[in-house]
Amino acid sequence: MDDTRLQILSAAGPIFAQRGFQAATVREICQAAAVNVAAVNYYFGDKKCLYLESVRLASQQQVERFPLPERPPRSPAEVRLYDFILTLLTRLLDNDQPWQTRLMMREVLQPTSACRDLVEGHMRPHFEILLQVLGELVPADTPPKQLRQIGFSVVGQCLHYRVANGVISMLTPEDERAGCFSTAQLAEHIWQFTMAALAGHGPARWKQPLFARRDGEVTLNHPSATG
Amino acid sequence: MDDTRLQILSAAGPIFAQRGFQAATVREICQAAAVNVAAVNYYFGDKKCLYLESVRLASQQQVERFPLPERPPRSPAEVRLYDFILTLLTRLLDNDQPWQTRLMMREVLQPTSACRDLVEGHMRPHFEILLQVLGELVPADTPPKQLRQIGFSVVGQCLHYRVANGVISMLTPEDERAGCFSTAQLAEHIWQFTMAALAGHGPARWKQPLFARRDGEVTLNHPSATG
DNA sequence: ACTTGTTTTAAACACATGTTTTATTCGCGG
DNA sequence: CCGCGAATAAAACATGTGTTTAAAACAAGT
Repeated sequence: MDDTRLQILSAAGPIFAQRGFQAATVREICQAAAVNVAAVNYYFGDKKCLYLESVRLASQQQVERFPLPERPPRSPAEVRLYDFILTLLTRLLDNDQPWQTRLMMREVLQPTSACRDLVEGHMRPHFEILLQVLGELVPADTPPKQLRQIGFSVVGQCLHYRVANGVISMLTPEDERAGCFSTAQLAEHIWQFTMAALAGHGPARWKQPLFARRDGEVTLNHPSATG
Repeated sequence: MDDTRLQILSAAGPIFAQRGFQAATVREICQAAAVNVAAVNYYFGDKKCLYLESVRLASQQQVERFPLPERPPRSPAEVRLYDFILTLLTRLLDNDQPWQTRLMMREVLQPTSACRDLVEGHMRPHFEILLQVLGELVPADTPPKQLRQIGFSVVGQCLHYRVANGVISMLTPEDERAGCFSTAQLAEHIWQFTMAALAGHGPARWKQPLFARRDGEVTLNHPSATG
């Protein structure tokens, strides 16, 4: 049957996500899938091939389940930025389907052969959308390199709540983390932080470095420090 | 001798950092340290104990090697924020001693029993310093919860360049990444981005949410969107 | 009912792992 | 030089791993 193939694939995802490729054992996967140990090699040929399929499936399922909301054309960039942040955070932090993101995060932190496809098919398209939105929120002459760094600042803020989830929990007093922050509230904060960074000082103001290094010592070079 | 003990410890760090606890093998460590396989159990009792020692050493060596620079008291918070960002980025990205950070990052992403000590002895003290600096850069009535989130935004931006190092490289055109960004330039960007976020709009302005959710649809609630 | 090709099963295989055991070597005070 | 305890070495051990094999069960066409 083709049924067992899907059963293996469904069981493999969460286990690979939690334990990692090395630590996850074929026997454990097969036991969770209630199939024989040899089924993995029969249907996928290899443990590695099963892993590649799992990563592919994770990326696919995640986008299906939490698509970027459709907006009427010419809707304000602010709104689209909020959409992006909220969607990314939802994908990262939704507790129902955590394994897809976990698996992808593993590839981010320690890329394997599955990473190239993941970047080209998933990360890059999404990042391009973000850059396009950000491009409408900064002066037209902002160099692409700086725009990309702003994009990394946005993504970095979002990913942190998944990457450092455990540490963040330990650093936050128990009474202040209801369910380890709510996704909407986090999106609100990151959106406001980013909008303020873009609007308060425009990147046009950022051109000359604010610090100068002399004799190994850093000296301040900024108007607000001279007052 | 006590020499072989140090030899094992020196060899174990990089291997644990690169391969992870599970995938790293005692035999590989001993081969790198040029000692017998039994030496690990003789000196450390256990593979796990050796791992705990390695994490401890990583945290210690990292702080020793890249200490937060001393500043005269009452030096401006802007400067101390820059110090913090640059020091953190240097620790994260310095190519000479990458394994200490790598090992600690593993504990962040997937905490083991070593994580609790790491947070209390390393992350929390550093985070408190950051919060104190940020506290001087925001209105006095900023709630601690929001201050913490700003802190996470700063740390998140920095960590991203280590966590997503591989993906960032793939997303950056080859001619624009000289050595995958320079640490000083990254610090400059993150500092400016953060300062702009804090100064442009003050967090005082952030109090009421800018989006309202009605019928599952998100509507904009922000002055700049009504124009 | 028989055959044929596919799927499933249990057992076995070959190898790598952490750990333990046992023997050997080394340093050194007597 | 001897003898003793610590340090090292080599081998063995028990277990767990991915994979293969060979037999059994199954489904379907004739």
